[in-house]
Parts: sequence; C-alpha cells; structure tokens
Amino acid sequence: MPKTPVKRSRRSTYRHGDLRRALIEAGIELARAGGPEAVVLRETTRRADVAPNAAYRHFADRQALVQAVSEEAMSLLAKTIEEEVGAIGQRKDAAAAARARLSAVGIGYLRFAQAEPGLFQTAFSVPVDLQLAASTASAGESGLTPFQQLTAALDGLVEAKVLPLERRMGAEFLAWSAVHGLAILLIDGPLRGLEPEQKQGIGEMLVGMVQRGL
Amino acid sequence: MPKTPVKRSRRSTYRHGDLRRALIEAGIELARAGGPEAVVLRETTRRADVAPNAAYRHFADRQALVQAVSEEAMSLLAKTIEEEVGAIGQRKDAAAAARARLSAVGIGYLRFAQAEPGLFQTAFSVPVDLQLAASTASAGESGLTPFQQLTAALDGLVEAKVLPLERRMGAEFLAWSAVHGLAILLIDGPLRGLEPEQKQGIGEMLVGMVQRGL
DNA sequence: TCCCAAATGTGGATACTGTACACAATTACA
DNA sequence: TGTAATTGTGTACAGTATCCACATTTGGGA
Repeated sequence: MPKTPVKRSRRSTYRHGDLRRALIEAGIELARAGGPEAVVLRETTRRADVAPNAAYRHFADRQALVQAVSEEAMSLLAKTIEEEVGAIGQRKDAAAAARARLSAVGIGYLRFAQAEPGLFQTAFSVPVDLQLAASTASAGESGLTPFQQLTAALDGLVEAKVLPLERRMGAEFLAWSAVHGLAILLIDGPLRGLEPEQKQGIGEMLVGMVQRGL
Repeated sequence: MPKTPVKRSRRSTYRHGDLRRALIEAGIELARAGGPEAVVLRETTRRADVAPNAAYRHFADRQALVQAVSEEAMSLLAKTIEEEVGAIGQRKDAAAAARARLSAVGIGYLRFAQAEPGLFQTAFSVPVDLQLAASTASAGESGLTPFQQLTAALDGLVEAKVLPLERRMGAEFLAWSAVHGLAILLIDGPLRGLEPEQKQGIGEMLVGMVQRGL
C-alpha cells in the first residue's frame, strides 16, 4: 500500500498571504485553551498550514510570538473594561460617577480574568514595562490600554474631589495590585473553586476596599 | 585515542542515600535562578549525579517535583514572614500591636518576593488550594503557613477591636490579593525597575491602603 | 520587459526536553 | 539464606526550539 502523501498543504499558493496574522490568531486560540505555555511555535505553524521555520520570517523566536499574542490578549482585556465602563448608568453627582467608573475598571478586569483565564495569564506572561503598557497594540477601541483606563479613572476621582491630590501619586499601582492579585487568586489560587456569584461578590468587596483605602 | 569514559559517577554507592531530598535541593537552586520553568527534571538529576529516570522513583512526573520545590519555597516565605513579625518592637496598646503585626506579614511577604523572585514565583506556580495552604510542608518554624499567619494577624485585629467582626469574613483574601498583586508588579511588572527604597515605599503605601480599606 | 535582489517558505539536522519500558544492583525481611 | 521490594540504569521515542542551506515567489530598477 503506497503511503498517501496528502500531508502537503491545502494551501495552493506558495506565499501564505498574511502569515504573521495567522500565527497570532492560532496563538490566541492556543493561549485561550492553555495559557502561555500552550503557545507552541510548531503547533501555530501547523494550524497556519506552513512549515515550522516559516514562523522565523515573522518572529525572532517563540518568545516574540508569545509577546505578540500577549499584546493581542491585553487588547481584548482593554475591550472588556471598555464594555464595563460603557455600561455605567447615569449618576446624580460627579463624585458617584467617578467612583462608579473606577469600580467598572476593576470589575471589567476581574470579569475578563474569569471569562478568559488563559488569555489573561498570557497577557501578563511577558514582563510588562510602562512602555508596553502604553503600546497601541495593547489598546482597546478607545485607544487606551487597561493601564491607561485605570489612570484616567483615577484622574477622574481627583477631579471629582473624591481622591485628594496628595494621595494620587502611585495610586494606579495600589489599585492595580489589589485587582490583579485577586484575579490571580480567582484563576488558580485558593479561590478558584468558588461559584461565579461568590467570585463576583468578593470582587465587589475588593473594589470597595480599594475605594476606601486609596 | 581511547575515549576516557569518566562520565561515570563520582558517587561510589549504587544507592544515592537521599535522592528525593537531593532532587528538591537541586530544584530549589534552579528555581532560585530561573523560576519554575527552570526546574527541569533532567538537570536536577544531573546535579544529583544520577540518571534521569531515577527521579521517577521519587516523583510521579516533573510536575510532582515542581510541586515539592514549590512547597519548600512556600516554607521559606513563611520563615521570612516570621522574621519580620518577630522584629516588631513593643507597642503601647493592643490595637497598634495588632496593626503592626498585619503590616509585618505584608512587608515580609513583599521582602521575600523581592529577595527571591524565582522562589516566590515557583511557590505560586502550582495551583494553591486551601488544603495546600495549610500543609505543614509549606510552613515555617512556627508551624504556620503564610496564609495561616495572615489569618492569625487578622484574627488579632478583630480581637483588638480594630477590625469589626462583620468585616472579618473574606478579609484574608482581600489583604492577600493586594499584597500578592503588588509582589507580582514589583517582580516582573511595570514596577520592576524601581529602586529598592522606592519599592519599600510603595509596599508601605499598599499596606496602609489595606489597613484603611479592610 | 527582463533580471536580480529581497522576501518568504521548505527541508534537514541538532540538541534539548519528558517519560515509557525493560533490566540491573542493592537492600530488607520472612 | 533466599526472595521480593526498592532504587538506579540504558535505551528509546516523541515533541520542542532553532540553525543553516536551499527553493520559490515577488517587486523594483535597468
């Protein structure tokens, strides 16, 4: 029985067209299912129907691919936060509105972490510096990255005189720490077994703590 | 030139003696230098001067080895926290003492994360459940795990009437979230470039936020 | 229009990794 | 003392990243 050499590609053209994009898409799917570890170079090329080495024409190495996937995931996080912020209803006074906005940023962050744990972990699997935290590749529809949305919300609190100016410095890192830490405990820490409503509840408690403590 | 087959072990006995321990020790060194990813089964066996497969007599697979290393690292974290708590001076009133104790737990946690980032990451690289958070393998000299030390500090706050009882429930997760999140931002997040004094400063700010916000 | 250089994809090879299976040396105990 | 359990070894396989040489296609100047 002659072995059928059907392995050769379904692709008809020698050139792929947009391999870089295809690799990132495949990487997103792998990350969604298995986190950053699952973003395996050879598997992404298999899914893009291309030889493993073709990836090296678009990424220096596996880490560079993971970084690109990470930025994409960060952008999805940004969009979830935007959704949450956009869903805020009207508030009587500016102070309540500013508070609601900060809460929405935190709740959106936590919601994404629970809905897409693999992508969330991948987004933060590559060391983030402030440069990257401002990169447009990590931004949502509004053009703001998650970090920038948090910064804007805190500026709003100052403007609404909820947060005294002398407490503003470093506030983004305090708020970020709390929410990020909870996200991790919810995903693969001791809180991962909780029911969704319980997770929601503790998320709201945490946001309350931040509002009081800042 | 006859190849010198000196590759054979420096070990004289066929049995190692305490291979399990040796593998964990080697794993700790690898984790210290490179985090959980660096805990590679074959390298640990090389360092223990033993064939790769020997590890399987003591651990079901690589993950089991990493888990053991993780518990060891958690125990080192517990000891650092104990040190910090032990260094608290006398306080006039019970309320101040209870507050100081909670702060010390947080500061010790952050100190360990900065002093031993690889071990810290390894300690949390394996999904923690409350079972594990109470395991003696993860405890320090006092027999308490980091989580248990936090719990005890919060109980102390209630007893000293600093924390109202109705805020006690879930408080460990709120405090833990904040401190853990900051630890991560300091290690490989956007704050990793800060000077040690700045890191110390933001750590104290965060602990203050938690004390106010709980 | 032709041709060459740049861009992109392929094939083959190397050096790692984890881990399964059969076997060997040692120890413990009945 | 002999036999079974324990512990370590050797070989093998599949999967991974990545290097180098080569092939194909495309785009831009002559």
